[in-house]
Amino acid sequence: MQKKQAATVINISSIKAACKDCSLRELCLPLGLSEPDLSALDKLIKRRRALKKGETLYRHGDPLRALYAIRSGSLKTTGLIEDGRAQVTGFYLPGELLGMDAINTDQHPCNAEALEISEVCDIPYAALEDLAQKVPGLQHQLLRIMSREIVRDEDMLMMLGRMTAEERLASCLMSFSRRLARLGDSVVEFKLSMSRQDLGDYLGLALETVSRLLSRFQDEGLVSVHGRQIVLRNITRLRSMAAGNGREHSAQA
Amino acid sequence: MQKKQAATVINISSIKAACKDCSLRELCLPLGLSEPDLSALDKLIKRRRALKKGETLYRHGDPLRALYAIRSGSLKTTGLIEDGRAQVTGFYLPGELLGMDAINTDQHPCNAEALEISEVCDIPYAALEDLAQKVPGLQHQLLRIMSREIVRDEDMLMMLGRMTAEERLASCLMSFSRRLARLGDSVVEFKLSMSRQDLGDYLGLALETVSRLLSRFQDEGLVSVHGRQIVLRNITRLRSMAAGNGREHSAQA
DNA sequence: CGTAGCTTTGAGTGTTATCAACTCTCGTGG
DNA sequence: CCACGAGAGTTGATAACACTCAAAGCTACG
Repeated sequence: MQKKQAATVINISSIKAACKDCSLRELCLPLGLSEPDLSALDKLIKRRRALKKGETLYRHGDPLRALYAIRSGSLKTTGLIEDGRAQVTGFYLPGELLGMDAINTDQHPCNAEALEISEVCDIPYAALEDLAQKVPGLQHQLLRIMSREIVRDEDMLMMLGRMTAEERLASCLMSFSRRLARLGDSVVEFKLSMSRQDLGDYLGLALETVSRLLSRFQDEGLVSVHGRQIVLRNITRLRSMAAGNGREHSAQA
Repeated sequence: MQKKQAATVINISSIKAACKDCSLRELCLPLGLSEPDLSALDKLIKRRRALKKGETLYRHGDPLRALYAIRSGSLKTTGLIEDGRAQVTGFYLPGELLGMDAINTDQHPCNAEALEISEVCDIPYAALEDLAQKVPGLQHQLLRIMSREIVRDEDMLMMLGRMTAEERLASCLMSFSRRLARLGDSVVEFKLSMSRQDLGDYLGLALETVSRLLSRFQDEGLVSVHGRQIVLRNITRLRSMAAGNGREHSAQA
């Protein structure tokens, strides 16, 4: 992408943007930190790591070294059952934090894989905990982010346990819309970075069901679908479905 | 239950057992704390609260005042969808901590209800965060417990998203067995404190399905069921089913 | 000991999975 | 530039697992 000059052959993994200059500052760990605290945090974030599509950030069983803040791109975390069944436990977008489930046992209990070219900031965990001990704002923010992860998982439990397939998909689309909006992107049009298989593994559905539902949503005027490009056409009704009103059958008045 | 004497009319909610005398110390927040840190923690735990069966500890929307450590009994947390569908997001046993999902927004996102007569310790959250700021061991333990909650939710996601009904039930029974074992109770025989409806709402199944599965497990010699009294008869096979080997159909070799 | 709630069991249905074939897209190399 | 191939996505037919509705049996508590 960039013009290459002789002197620019540098290791991309050593590139480092300061948190204070990062556009995601207000979504990420630094939220609420004062200037000096921020640069203390900055000092321990070792590097920015670039990931190719399909590359893994960590695998099940890897020791916890760091938490990861997403700068760009997107990742999925996946849990596996012996016979090959997979459950995607989360999709992660820029500004979101990854790896907190490893704190409990100091081992990652799932795999994390980039869905597209992505960049993550490496936040060494031991150092983070030490700093959080000294900086009240950081401890607070870390606890809040972990709590948010619990809430997100619980929302997902509701989805998987008690929602129909169409409610799940609507819920998922609205979730992307909401989270992209925080990044300043369009709320109504976006490109999915994951396959139908990944969506199915996230929603607890077969990939064919996801595909069929997207087609049906399109027929009903709820969305436009061109491969992974999505346009939300009837957000009101999608929101209603996502809230659990998907059982009154789409009597599109 | 107790003989009542004139002088014993005391407010049960003011009874307070010190953490250091608590049999659950090694399972709970105090794990790893030194003597002085322990008594600091003790000081902020205001009271022990008694709950009757069906009584709620907090409701969706209530402001976060405290986290709750279970001393005895059991509770469930429930999320609701508009039309009455319920998802039980967790069952909580003695030594376990409740309410961490409220830290994110300072409001409880679900209801917590006692499944039987129970006692909980009230841990005021603001004070806990302050103390964790001063006591590294406490911060560490709090982060670990929150991480464990994330892991537990993720395990549940796998269960709801990718396991069959029988795998889910086996998984649930093994989970109770494991957690009761930590309390020193029998690993093989226990009494469920929740109804079939609650189990169904937890497992993402209809209550009739839970009932039928328990009957079938009994027919197959996996368990003995007398109402809510459960005896695990073939833990090996139950464990195997819980791990996801429930699809090779019980060819009881 | 009666009643209300919980549990079991049965019959029939439906949503979603599975299996299968076909199409589309996109990147690669001839 | 176009042909090719592989992976991704769509669509159809069929089947299974779990749900719903229904009724009877059980338990426990007042």
